[in-house]
Amino acid sequence: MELTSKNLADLKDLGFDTDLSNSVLEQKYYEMLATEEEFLEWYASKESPNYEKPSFTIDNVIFAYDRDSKSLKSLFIKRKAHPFKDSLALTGGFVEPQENTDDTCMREVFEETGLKLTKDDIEQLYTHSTPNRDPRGWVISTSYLTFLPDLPEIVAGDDAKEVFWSDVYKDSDDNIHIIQPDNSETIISETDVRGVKIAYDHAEIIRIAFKRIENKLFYHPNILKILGSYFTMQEVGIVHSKFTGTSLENIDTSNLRKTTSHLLTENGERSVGVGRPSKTYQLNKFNNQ
Amino acid sequence: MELTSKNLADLKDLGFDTDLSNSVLEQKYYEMLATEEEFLEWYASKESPNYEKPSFTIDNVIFAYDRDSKSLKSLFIKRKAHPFKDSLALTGGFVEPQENTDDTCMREVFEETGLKLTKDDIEQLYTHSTPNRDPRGWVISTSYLTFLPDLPEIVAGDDAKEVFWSDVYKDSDDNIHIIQPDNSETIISETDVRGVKIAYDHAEIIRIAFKRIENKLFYHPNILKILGSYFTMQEVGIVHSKFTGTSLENIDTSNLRKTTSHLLTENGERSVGVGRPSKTYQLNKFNNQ
DNA sequence: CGAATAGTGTCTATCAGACAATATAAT
DNA sequence: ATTATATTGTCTGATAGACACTATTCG
Repeated sequence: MELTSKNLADLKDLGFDTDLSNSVLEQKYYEMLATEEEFLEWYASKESPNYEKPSFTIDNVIFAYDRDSKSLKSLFIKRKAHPFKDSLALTGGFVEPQENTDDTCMREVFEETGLKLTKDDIEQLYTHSTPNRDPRGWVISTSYLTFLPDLPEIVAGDDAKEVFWSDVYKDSDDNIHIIQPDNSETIISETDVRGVKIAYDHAEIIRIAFKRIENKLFYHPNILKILGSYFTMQEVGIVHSKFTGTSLENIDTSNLRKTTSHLLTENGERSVGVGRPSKTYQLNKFNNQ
Repeated sequence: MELTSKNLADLKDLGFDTDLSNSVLEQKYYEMLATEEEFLEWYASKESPNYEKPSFTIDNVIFAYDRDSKSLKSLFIKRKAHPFKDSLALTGGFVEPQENTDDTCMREVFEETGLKLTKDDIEQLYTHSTPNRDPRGWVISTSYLTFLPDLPEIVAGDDAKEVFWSDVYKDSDDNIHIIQPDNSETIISETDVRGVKIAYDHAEIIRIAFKRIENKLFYHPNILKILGSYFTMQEVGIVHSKFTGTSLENIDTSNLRKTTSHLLTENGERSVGVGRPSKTYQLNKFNNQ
């Protein structure tokens, strides 16, 4: 657009030398004298300089509980294509325009498992931006924790990946174990990763996930969502043991009841087999974050 | 490249119909039969499809402590250009390629204040990706908490913004107050923002920042870094009062000493004026995150 | 010495952890 | 009845919070 002499005078009042190039003066006019609507219209119309931008993805640490085997499960893929061919990886995907990362997380879970989640079932974990974390280029990723209230069957994905539930737990030496359906194992320690390789920085993400969940066990134990709407105190203990590395025998259910009672509400009982039936509980609502 | 007949046979073994287009077969060859090095070389050579990508920035909630006025300070800019002309905003900037967000955060602090920080002085807060959080387009931002051990003078920035320290605190009704040097005020409550307008979603970021710091006061009180290497128990109390909304008179220094002693180490004493001199403390090292 | 400020000590109610006792159900 | 499992109760040591007391410095 052509600046009027009044525009130029106004710009001079603001301290801009009218010797400046036309494009600079035009920018200043729209930034500082025009209305916000006019500015945005002008901004959209000009071709924007092409700064390099990152690809943006989410990585999802999905937890579920298998009542039959009393085990904690996490969803993994085995990569069948480069990069990181034959490595274990977390599920995830690209964030699309007009979508926030929460939406991306829930969409990806739906695509893998067919489950429609709410924001209460997911939790942002961390944003990973180490250069070269993806050998293909600049990719920044926000990781998520997802708590599924069941152990769903997985909807078959495309042929470049194989999706499956793996057993996961922390042992008493703070090593995180991941055991795939074929019994091959990965062990993540403080310093290294042994066994089946893990793609990208996903071992680090898993480590952060375990730490975060452990920190929130007595505070905002969203992890208990994996136990569904009716769970027993024993099951709470099992989940605790998976994240603290304490063996189940060393967890005193009597004390656990005292320390978690303010987070739970009794809602029935369930006969577990031999012995006195368990009371069941549900997780209280609390403000997330 | 031209696939050899051996390549085609190998692809057929993997279950790919050799009727597929040449480009698909080439991709499958590099993804699944070539080495990872060959794959990456091929990947870099082909022109990548131009998915839309977001701009990626960091927003920085910078805290400092002013010993003279015993007040908590936070760094703000007043925007002099659209969008959000005349609104208050957090400092921040674009993440550059070959830089992780921690580096961006520290670089931006250096540019504003001349201070070179370490990773111990900063903490990732949250990643904000609501569509249209920036009216100019798709911008995702990771927010940071930064704890400055002094109240530095601000290095003059460019003319589109004015940078200054503002008083900040939470009151007993959980409203966050931001008081600019000209005494104009912004009040962020659970439900709305009153007073001087705040740009983008920065009010939300500030709210999350206060909540996070309050949650970590008795656990990982990185916020105490703003008190430097020698601080008194009174000063710990002042910082607590700013984030909990408890008035200073209602904080029992005797009890505060008990509840924070495991986080601090005594390192000297300081005469504060009339009265018995204060012991001074420093913050213990602990594993971040 | 008195006022101001800061540190130390004491009492109590609460609670986490260890462990013992009781309740319920299957065989 | 015996065994397995779960819940309830008791004892104790630790500690957060309320409050009183002692210590140090200034004028």
